[in-house]
Amino acid sequence: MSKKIVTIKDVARLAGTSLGTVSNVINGSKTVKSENRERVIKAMEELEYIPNLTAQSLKTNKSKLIGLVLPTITNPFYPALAKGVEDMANRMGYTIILCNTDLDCEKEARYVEMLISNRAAGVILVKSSLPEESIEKYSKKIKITLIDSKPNFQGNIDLVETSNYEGLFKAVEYLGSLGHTRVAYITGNLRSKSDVERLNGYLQAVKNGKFLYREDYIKNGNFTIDGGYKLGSELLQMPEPPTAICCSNDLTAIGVIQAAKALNLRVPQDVSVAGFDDIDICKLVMPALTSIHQPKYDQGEKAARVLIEKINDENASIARNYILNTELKIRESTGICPK
Amino acid sequence: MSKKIVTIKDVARLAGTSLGTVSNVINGSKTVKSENRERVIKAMEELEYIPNLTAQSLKTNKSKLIGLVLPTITNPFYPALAKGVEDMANRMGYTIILCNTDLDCEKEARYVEMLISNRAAGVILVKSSLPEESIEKYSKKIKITLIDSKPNFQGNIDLVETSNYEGLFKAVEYLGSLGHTRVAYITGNLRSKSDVERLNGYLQAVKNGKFLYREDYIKNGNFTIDGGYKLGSELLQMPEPPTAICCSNDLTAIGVIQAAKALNLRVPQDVSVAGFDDIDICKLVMPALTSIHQPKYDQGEKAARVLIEKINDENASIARNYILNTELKIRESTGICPK
DNA sequence: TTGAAAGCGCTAACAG
DNA sequence: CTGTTAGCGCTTTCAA
Repeated sequence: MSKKIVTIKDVARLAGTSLGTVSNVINGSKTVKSENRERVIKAMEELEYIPNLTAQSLKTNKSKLIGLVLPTITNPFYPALAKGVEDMANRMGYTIILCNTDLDCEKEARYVEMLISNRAAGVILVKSSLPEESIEKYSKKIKITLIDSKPNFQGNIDLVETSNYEGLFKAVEYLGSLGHTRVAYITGNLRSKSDVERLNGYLQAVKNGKFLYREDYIKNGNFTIDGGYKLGSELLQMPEPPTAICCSNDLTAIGVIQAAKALNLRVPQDVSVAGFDDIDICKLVMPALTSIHQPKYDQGEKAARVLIEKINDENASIARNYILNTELKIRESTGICPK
Repeated sequence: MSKKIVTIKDVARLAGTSLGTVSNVINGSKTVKSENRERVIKAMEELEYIPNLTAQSLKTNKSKLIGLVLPTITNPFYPALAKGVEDMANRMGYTIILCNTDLDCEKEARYVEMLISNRAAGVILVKSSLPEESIEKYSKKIKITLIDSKPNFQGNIDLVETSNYEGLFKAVEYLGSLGHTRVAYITGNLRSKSDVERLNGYLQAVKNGKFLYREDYIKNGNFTIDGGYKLGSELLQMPEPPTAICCSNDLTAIGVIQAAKALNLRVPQDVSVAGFDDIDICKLVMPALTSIHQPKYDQGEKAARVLIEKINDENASIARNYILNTELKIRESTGICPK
């Protein structure tokens, strides 16, 4: 199959120089006499030389690979994030290894170890389900940046997140401004920091304002359409149903809208529904979904930049938190409170 | 930062054996006395040894990395495909490097060279925009599997595709069975084989059956919602507009539906619309979109399996074509021909 | 069954 | 400014 592999040695021979000189040309390091540089470059082209990063990496113990570990790329939230990571990494000379954990903790651990094995320079963990100790442990072997961590995560690790609390707070306030007082909330996965903060944003807004606070207006969902459908049905069939339902993500909200339709309720005339994330689908469903926009692409870009800067800066040690802003996108699924 | 790196040497020292023995334990090769095996394993655990695949790869000139090169992961068609690739690769012991080309031919070339540089074992090119010669050239250095190639691609390279021709043929026939005779078609990108075949399927069906064939019922789109909106508007405002519009993908179809709405036409009462791909969004838009289902996940799985089998089988040389079936999913956007 | 040793392709001293 | 050389961590002969 693959024919003779061209190495730096072949290039040196053809160019009539030593290995060292070729290496220097490749790395741009040292000053090489321009005449020699030319000849080396010519030789490389002639031989179609492709450097062996594997050898380079073995020697330098560095690489230009970074891992991106996320729950599953088929969740419509992640492609934009992944693209942000990839674009920034690419711009900074890095390539990404994509790993779907399916929220399986052991699979995630295996992936991180594989990344260490491959001497990846760093890894971005999105909604990691690894125990805190594991993350600490791995961080000794590979640079880590987290996107959305666990509630109360204390590790000394860079973290990129969004203003989840404010996002939900603003959404509830907006519903209040439309006259709603009975606003329900469906959570997603309270083992993630972002979801806890969304819930806190809801609670704070409801308790602060002139809303009716009822425990049974809060349901525990699972970030899926089916979950939204089921819990939406329950909420809407209560004796005193809410007039507005906030959801922890857009898929849940879509499920709620479907439930409302199934119950012959109109959105937003009979009930208002709001989502979170602002995935592309929001604009395409009917009615178009009011949602709290998360800068998914930006998050990916930011995480990649933070990680690579850490990789390049040997003596950076203190970890930082970066919080990106959310923004309420008002569309057709929310309206004036009925009656 | 990263503390002392544990190598096979450290393990050997602790276990009181030689390097070779440790290596043999790791690879499961040779027969190692079980007593020594135990001690090596114990030492590896104690030291938290993580193998250096970089060194392994340098030595063996093999790796467990495969590249996945696709237009852009943010196109809703690709995440499912990528997941299929990843799952199968993972099952077979491989990891994937994700590369978005943004349909930029040079970027694609750079990525493929990077993959060769990293000694990836193989690469899956999805809708490659590389010239045929380049693909041939690269295939000397790295195993390649194509998903959806160029029209008339002749290279001796494994190819995974779907029955695009039959897909569109069946869709048009179905519209015929609903009484439609004026069926339009909007293409996507005729530089890809799949798109050409879809068009051919349309042409054949129209010319075969009792349809009205008109050149101006065929528009050249670009696989986007905006493109669909624009061309849909044009078609629907013709003096003799079509009563049904087939689209080369779902996004285009969604654009057409939006155009119909903007013109106060009802779908499907006034005009039927069908898409291609059957992305998740189809079920969520209103009306739910009739579409030709492509087995995206299966395509990814298949391509990964074919590639890895080629990697493992040294003397496999003849290339094969694998064609996966499409299936018409009838939903709400198509109906009886008006009047 | 094991140990010793060569070397994969490259970088980074170091001496010239 | 250039050539020589010693490894990076691992696999894989080859002897023992």
